[in-house]
Amino acid sequence: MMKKNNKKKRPTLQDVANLIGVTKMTISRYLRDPSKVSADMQKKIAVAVEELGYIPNRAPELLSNAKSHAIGILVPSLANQVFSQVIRGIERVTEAAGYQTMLAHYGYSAEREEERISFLLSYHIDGLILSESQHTPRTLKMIATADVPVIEMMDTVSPAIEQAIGIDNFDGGYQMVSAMIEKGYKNIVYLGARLDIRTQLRLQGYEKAMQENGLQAKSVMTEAPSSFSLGADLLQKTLTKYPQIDGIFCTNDDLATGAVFECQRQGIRIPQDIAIAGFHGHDFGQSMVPKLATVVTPREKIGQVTAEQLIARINGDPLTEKIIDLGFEIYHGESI
Amino acid sequence: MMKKNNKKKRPTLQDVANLIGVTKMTISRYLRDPSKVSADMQKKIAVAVEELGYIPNRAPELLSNAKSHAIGILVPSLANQVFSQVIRGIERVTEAAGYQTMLAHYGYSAEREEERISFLLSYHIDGLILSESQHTPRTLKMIATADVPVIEMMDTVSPAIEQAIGIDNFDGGYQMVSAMIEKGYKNIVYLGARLDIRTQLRLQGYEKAMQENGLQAKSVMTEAPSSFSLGADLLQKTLTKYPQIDGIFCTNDDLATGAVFECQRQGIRIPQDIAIAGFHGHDFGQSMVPKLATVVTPREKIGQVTAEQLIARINGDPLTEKIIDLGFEIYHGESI
DNA sequence: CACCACGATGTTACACGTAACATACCAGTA
DNA sequence: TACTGGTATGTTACGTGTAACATCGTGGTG
Repeated sequence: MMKKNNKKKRPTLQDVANLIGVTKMTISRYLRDPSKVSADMQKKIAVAVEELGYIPNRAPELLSNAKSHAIGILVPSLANQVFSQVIRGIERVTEAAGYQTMLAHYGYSAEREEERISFLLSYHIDGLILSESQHTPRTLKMIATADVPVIEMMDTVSPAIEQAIGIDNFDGGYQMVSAMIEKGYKNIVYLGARLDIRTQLRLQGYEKAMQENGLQAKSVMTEAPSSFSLGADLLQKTLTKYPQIDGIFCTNDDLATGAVFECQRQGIRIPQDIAIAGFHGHDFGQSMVPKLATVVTPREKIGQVTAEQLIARINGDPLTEKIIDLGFEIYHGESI
Repeated sequence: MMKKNNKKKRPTLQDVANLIGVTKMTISRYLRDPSKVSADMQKKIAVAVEELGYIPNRAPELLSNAKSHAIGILVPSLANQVFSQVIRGIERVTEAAGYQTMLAHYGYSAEREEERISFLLSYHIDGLILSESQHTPRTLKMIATADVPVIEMMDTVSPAIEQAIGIDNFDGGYQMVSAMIEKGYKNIVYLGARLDIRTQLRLQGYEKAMQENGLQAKSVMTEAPSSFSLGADLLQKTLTKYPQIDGIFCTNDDLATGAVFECQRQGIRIPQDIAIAGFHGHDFGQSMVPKLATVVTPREKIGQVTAEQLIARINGDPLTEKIIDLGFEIYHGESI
């Protein structure tokens, strides 16, 4: 008989209940809080659950509009170390608070972001953490009707739907380039990739610092995603286009590191011939020789504060701080 | 009246239907395949859906044992580049096939893995991709009762629940160390971190190569998670413990790169004084000076093949190849 | 001994999209 | 005209855990 779809149904609460001779309500109580049933019953149920290999089923409780104790996290890319650190910060908090996380990424595309948000919301998550500040109209509409707290993390400059937590990317670029200029570098080029909003803000900060000092802003940019080898490529391009530069400011540590490697390969001394600075303060930049100058950002802290705020708002606390700026540090290292 | 939980309910299919004056079944049809309703109706529904900001609700279809068109991916760590590349390979396939992915990580802990698997299964995913080969008894029981295809990726050596796709980590270690020995290095030390199963298999491969050549195996290991700075630390420890080494084989590129940096800081020449090799073939190792010798693994391919196999099995295809070995390449670079 | 309080378990109703079947209507054809 | 086939929409029943309320029994107290 049974063709290939002989899917034996999963055991339900009723199956567990039948095995013991009680109602499923008793099993439900046990699973949510074992102390709600008698000691005898606890043992019996534990055995039955184990024996049947009962797997919880979220569907029914999602139907009733109860809280799901799950939150959604949407990051643009998993390949970017920045986000894995932010996620660690988030999960340290959510885990302690008994929340599950549903993680998704969208490759910097607003359309895919929309699709992912729809997917996450369709599971009745209690809150949503985004990392971008540009969304499609439908995304905004869905977020509004979902009536779920939303926080955008990473940047505090661009306008937020409800609440933004992160750093001032514009000022980060400005401060780092100002520090380079103060050290005497004049011919500084900006290297950018993956032209997302944060990259653009850092570029603007760079431009402001150059202008203030009467220096000419120059940039070499691509829409390709960042990588170490891309940093090397971009340095080559830069040297061709602007042979007499004395410094480069990269939108992130990956590009900067790749540029450093390429200098080493070409026998260009850092920082004597060219100064190089990055953004974020990743482990590899600090291990490298020379240590990479960088804008050190509090990635894990951003995640932590974001999760704390989100859970507070899920619990009904009012939204008090629309923007939380967690600051950054300029690290000079050995490369500028 | 309404206290803080004035949650206005989300619009349901019924709400959309009421707005137009049809039954929700018509809306349901439209959402699954617009061509199933008349052209007139399509326009009206599109407007109504947009106006209400309708968000799909997965709960009811999860209740009926229909396929969810979602698969779960469980990786030990997001910080590890390896897995973000594997995930990219998976999603290229799942996206094309119309499957959504639910991503989770568990920090190399079997208990957290169990918890995450329970979470994923509770959403009625159609298939499950794991990356580890050691599981708790309850994990195995749940997988069995869930009756969902499972694939373990990354390693082909350790025993699989149903199907394993990846590379032979033992042989990877063996081949790389053999290559180093062939080049004349004799005093090779193994550097390991995060002692998961793959790290251990590579160690065993290393040991076999050393033994076969009458050389003594030595290792410096820690349970701490891999990082660039840890590579530097371990190199220092190694030099203290074994001053006259002429080569090190690291369990991954991160450690190897950190070790290279530390050598540069100490003025140790690579490979003249010490040869260094890693594992995986990451971008940064290939950009670095010197280019890092490494075991190049087909991460994206592993993800791709895994997803293809999983979807085939979800569609009822029989499991034919219990183990799929996708091979690796020994890359000599400039560091050995 | 009667009654209360409380702990333990049972009963009922509900959430919402979809498969399967039913109906209504229309054009086309013998 | 009667009948066929097909399209568009409606009707019904279903899946499963939980909140809210109901019931039962027991030990303690006046």
